Amino acid sequence: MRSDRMARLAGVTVRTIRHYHQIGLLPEPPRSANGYRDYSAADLATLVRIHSFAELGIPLAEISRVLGDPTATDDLLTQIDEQAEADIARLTARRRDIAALRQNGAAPDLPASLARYVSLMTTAGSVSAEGMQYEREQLALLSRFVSVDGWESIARTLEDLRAAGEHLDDLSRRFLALPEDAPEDEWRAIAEEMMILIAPLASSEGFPPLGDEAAALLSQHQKTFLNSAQERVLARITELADSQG
Amino acid sequence: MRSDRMARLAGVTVRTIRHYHQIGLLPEPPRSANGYRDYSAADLATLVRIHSFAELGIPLAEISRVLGDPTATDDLLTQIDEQAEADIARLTARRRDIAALRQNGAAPDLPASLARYVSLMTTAGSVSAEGMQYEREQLALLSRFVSVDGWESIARTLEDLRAAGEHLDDLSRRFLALPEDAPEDEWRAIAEEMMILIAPLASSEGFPPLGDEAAALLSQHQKTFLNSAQERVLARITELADSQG
DNA sequence: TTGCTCCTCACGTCACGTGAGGTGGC
DNA sequence: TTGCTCCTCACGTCACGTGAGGTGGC
Repeated sequence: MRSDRMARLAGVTVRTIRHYHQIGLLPEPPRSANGYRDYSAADLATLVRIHSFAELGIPLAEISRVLGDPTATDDLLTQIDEQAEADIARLTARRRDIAALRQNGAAPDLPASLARYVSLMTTAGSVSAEGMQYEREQLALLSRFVSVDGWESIARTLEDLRAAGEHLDDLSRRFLALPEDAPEDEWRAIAEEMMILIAPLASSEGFPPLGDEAAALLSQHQKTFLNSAQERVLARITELADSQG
Repeated sequence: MRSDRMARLAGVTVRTIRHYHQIGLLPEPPRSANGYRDYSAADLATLVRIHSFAELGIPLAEISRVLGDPTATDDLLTQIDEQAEADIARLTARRRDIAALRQNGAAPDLPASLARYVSLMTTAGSVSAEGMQYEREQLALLSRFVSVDGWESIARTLEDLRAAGEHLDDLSRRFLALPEDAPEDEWRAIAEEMMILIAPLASSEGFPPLGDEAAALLSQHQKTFLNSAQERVLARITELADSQG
């Protein structure tokens, strides 16, 4: 019989058959006068057996070996089963992550395990594109430096502050929108209002301390995004914190 | 910072970073005097975000687009979720098949859905290597031509015959071991004993009829494996069946 | 003469892993 | 001088899919 009938009967494509010829898995059959391959029923049987092995996930490179002794597949099957188990676990976690991201309306550029906290830590309302980019990158860095427990305690504190009527988002927006040439009394006011919010955070037991490496990187990152007025705000906060410390 | 620190902080390999450079996903950072790449904290943040996207299964080719707008991933996530669901189903079926094969001690060159029947349809006891190969290939062909229901009814009939004390395996072994030059009374005897077993099978309602194509292929396959004495047995059975039909 | 089927290269897939071979800093 | 770290090619992975370009049978 010719290629396409053989392929149809075995449930594979013609290209698959030729691939098996190329790698020496299925022997080349004789050719008829016009050069077409002429397969026998035994060839079909071999192809069907190869296909069964392949469907189970046995690598083609192993199949030539086990065609002769199909019972010698125990180790292979164990390995494939373990791999399948691991893949299923990974894919299941992925589906869980996607569901968590959707439920929290979070974007997938942060680990889904933190999806619950992202909206709490993002400034609500109109923020410039650069401001949003800045917050995203800060959160991305924090996601590598702060444990899930740490996020939990930060989020709790922020929720408490919001419940206490603090105007967090308003303050953030004012900070992010602070122009380079803002007058001194404007940026000073922002620094002091921020300090009032940060003080209880910094003294809280649950607040996660950052390692030196993380702190340095976050600070370096801030400097690339913030203008001189915003940097002065942060410097002023450090000053105030040191004098209170 | 240099490549390996960046890789460590982001949880990827150095090669991964360079791959992202190659495909233009992560911009090349400036080089320090010795030619080493010198990354900023912003680069790290971008890499972390890329890694989060990639972990979710978003193709690298799409990530450059969604880095700017991470919320525009809904269609992608839907697609990935569906793919994950399908993959999980496939892998789960694979694990089920492996378990079924093991429980029935069946070899994986036949579909696992038929694992229960294979031992019933294989000749027990000592059979030559060629005989076993022949049976394997016949079963492989049958697996494509007979539905699961068909296998079920064949298996039931064979079980009934065995329960009735028929010496199926003994007869099969004698047939498979029949030498080319077997005397007439020997192969005639085998043909008649087989006919006694086949008669009720052929008349049974549940016995699956093979299409012309399937029957022709199975018969062609038999001829490539059987010697002249064995072929005479089959021819004699056809004769007897026709005269009874 | 026109489709249709078969054929043989040979590149593309996807996200990197893995050497090969070379160079700068302690 | 000897490791160690960084660098740039460039091939390999896995099982085919997908054209490109050509030929024989109705």
